Amino acid sequence: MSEIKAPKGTRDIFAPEVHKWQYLEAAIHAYYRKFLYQEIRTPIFEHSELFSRGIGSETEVVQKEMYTFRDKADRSLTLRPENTASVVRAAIENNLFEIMAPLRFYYIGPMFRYDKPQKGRYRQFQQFGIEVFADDSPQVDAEVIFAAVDFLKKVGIVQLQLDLNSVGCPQCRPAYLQLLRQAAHAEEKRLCPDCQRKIAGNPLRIFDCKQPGCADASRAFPLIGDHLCGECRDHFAAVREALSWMNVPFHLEPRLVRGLDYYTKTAFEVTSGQLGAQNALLGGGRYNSLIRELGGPDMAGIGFAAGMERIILHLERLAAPQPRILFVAYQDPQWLAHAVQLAQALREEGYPVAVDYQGRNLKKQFKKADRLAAAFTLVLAEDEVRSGTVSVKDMASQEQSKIPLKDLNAWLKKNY
RNA sequence: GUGAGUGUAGCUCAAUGGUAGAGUAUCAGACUGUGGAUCUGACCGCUGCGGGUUCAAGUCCCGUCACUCACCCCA
Repeated sequence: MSEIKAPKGTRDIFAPEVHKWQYLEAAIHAYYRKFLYQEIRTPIFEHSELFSRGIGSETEVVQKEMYTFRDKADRSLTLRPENTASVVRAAIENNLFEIMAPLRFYYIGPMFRYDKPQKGRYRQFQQFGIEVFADDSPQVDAEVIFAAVDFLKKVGIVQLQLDLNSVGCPQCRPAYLQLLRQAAHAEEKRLCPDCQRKIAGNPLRIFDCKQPGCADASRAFPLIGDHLCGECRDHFAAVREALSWMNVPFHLEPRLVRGLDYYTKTAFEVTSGQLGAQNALLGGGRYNSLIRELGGPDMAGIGFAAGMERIILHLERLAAPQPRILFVAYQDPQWLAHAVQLAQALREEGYPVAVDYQGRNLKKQFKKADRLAAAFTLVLAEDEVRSGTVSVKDMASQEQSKIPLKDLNAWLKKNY
C-alpha cells in the first residue's frame, strides 16, 4: 500500500473507464468540426488577475475556489478554474480577431477548483467548451445552444433539461438590480444571513437560495425578464424563435443566474436528473463585455462549458469497446523467435497482438489469451515452423485450422 | 466552509472486546500441443494514521487523514 496518494479531489483514470474518455474526446473533435470550430489549447495556469478581472472578483469561484500560488519570480499565478477568460486572453494577445470573423474555438482540458469533492465534482476536472467571438446575432446563441444539447444527445444522454434565461446587459441590468435590491431590503428580515450579504454583492444569487424564508420572499421579487431593455428583449425573443427553428425544446427559467459575472443577455444551463446534487452538465451564455474588459476590442462573445466527468457518469452503460486482439502462442521456448517475428508482422498489418514471453506451456498461454479476450490464438510449434504454417484457433467457435503463413493475411482479412 | 456515513488482502466483504477470515483475483500443480469448469496448494494484512481506555482493541473513546453523500457552489 503506497504512502503517497493522489491529492484530494484528483483521481487516476485507466481501463476500462479510460475507453469512455477516449470515446468522448473523439466525439467532441468530430462533432464541433462540423460547425467549423478550431481547437485552441491555452496554458493551464495564467496570471491570477486574468480570472479576478474576467470571472469577477465577487464570485464564489474567484473568492474561495482558486488554486493560486506564487512562482519563483513572485508572480501570482492561478490554475485555471475555467477556460473562457484564457481563450479571450489568447485571442487578444495573438490578434486573432484580425484574422476572420466570426471566430470559433473549442477546447478540451483540465480545470481546477478548490472545492469539496463530491459525486461529479473534483478539484481537477475536465471540461470541454466552445466560444464564438464577434457575432452578436441571436441565431448564433441558438446555434451554440443547439450544438450543446444535440451533442449530449448524440453521445447518448437522454434525460436532460435546458434552462434558458436572459440576464440583461449593462444597459438594463443596473436599473433592475436597483429594483431587486430595494425589494430585498424590504424583506431583509426574512432572508438568511447569507442572502442578506448577497443584497449588496450579487442580489441575483438570492434566487438560488433554498432556505424557505428566502425562497418565499424571493418569489415576489421583480424578475429580470420584466425589466430588459428593448435590445435585450428583442434579442431574447429572436433566440427563442431560432431555437424553435432548430427544434430545441427549452424551459424558460426567469431565475436562472450563472456563477460567473461576465454573462450578458442569453444564459443557459443543461441539467440531468440522474446526477444527484451536481446535476449541471453544462452551462454557458453570452458575454458581450468580457473581451473589452480584458483589454480587447469591443466585441461580442458567447460559449458554454461542459463537465466531462458528469457526461462520463451517463456513459456508465455504454458498452465498453471490446478490443479484438490476436494472441501468438508457442509450444516451446525454442519457437519464441518465430512467435516474436509473427507478432511483429501482424502488428505491421494493424492488428493488436499479444505474446506472453514467460508462457511456460500452451495451456497457460491459452488461459492468458482467454483472459485477454483474444479473437484468435495463433500457435507455433515444430509442425508449423517446419511447414511454414501457423495453427489459428478461433477462440469463440473453438475451430482451428492450419494456415500457410503466406495466406495468413488474406485469411485474417476474411475471418477477423 | 457546514453536516452525516464509511475506512480490514489487488477487488467485494466477514469477524458477541478474546489467535484477523472468506469469496474473488494472482501464481503453482493435478494437466509438457490447446482457454472458460473442477480440485489441491501458495501468496496476499502496521485492520487509513496517531493517541487513549482495558489484562486484552479491527471492535469502545478522542483526534487526524481519506473516501462517499448532502448543504453550498458549480461543470
